[in-house]
Amino acid sequence: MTEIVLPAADYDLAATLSSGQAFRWNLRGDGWESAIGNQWVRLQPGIDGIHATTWPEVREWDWLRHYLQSDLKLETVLETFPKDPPMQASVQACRGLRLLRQDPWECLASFILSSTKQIVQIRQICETLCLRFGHPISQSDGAVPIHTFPSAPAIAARSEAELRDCKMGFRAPSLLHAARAVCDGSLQLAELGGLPLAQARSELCRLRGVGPKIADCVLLFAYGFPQAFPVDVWIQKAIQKLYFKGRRVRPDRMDRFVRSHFGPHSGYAQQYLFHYMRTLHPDSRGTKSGATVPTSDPAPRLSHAN
DNA sequence: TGCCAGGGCTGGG
DNA sequence: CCCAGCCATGGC
Repeated sequence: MTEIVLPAADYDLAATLSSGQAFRWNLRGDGWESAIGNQWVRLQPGIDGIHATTWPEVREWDWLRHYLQSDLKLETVLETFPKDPPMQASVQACRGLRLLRQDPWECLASFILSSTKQIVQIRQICETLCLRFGHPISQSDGAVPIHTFPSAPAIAARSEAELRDCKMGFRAPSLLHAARAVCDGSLQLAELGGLPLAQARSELCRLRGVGPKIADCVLLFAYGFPQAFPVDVWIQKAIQKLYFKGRRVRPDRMDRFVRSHFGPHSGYAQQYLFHYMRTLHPDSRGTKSGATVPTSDPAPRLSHAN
């Protein structure tokens, strides 16, 4: 076991680890536990920063700083957000929410499994997958065994039936296909980060079961493309409600709007909106009423093209 | 119970 | 371009 304190101001660990970008963090007592790569990790919020414990022992901590992005000055991101009522309310409610920098394969696999699933269910599927096809990490005195996330080769070696048996349903062939693509080199995850956003996106979209939404989740949560902007049903409804007076917005126009409105860190803004709406209205999906959410009143004018 | 979930694909206007 | 139907599964 090794322990360290990572200096981190403006870091809301609970919001970050439970905001639907990673699915394997569990709250135990006053700390969060999971596996990062082959390391068992426990994180606790503290006055002086994030208290981290890992097993087995490690000598350096760059991998964890990178995962948590704890050196990022949050203010430099927040100050680029549009100064409209919805974003101000989101920042006021969620300040300290961060974007992680996850392993690309785990992130890709997890979000392939995410389609039309609730977050609790995605967590369940991932847990089963890790339990069956990952390998256990035995923290020295731990009561609860944590398993690594199965590698692409480990998944590729399984049958579709074995994957379906993890309750992932029609997503099983997509996961298998992605694992094979990574193994045979037809998808080079290590190269995506060096590509322009649009090109990286189209690389991911070549996979079956991966469209623009899932691709952007991976590009944002694993590669840190600042303008990857996943539009799921929550964001769709939130933006319609907050910026378009509740009127339907078609995909094409939605795309133009988010690209032009949210600035150079639109992906971060997206996560703030997502978490704000989801924590504020945990069960009022799509209902038109209630909602004391500040809106940006005049529907945004997009007079000039592009 | 029926509706819906951090979607995407296919086949039809 | 748009839309409806479909794909499994389980929470609420």
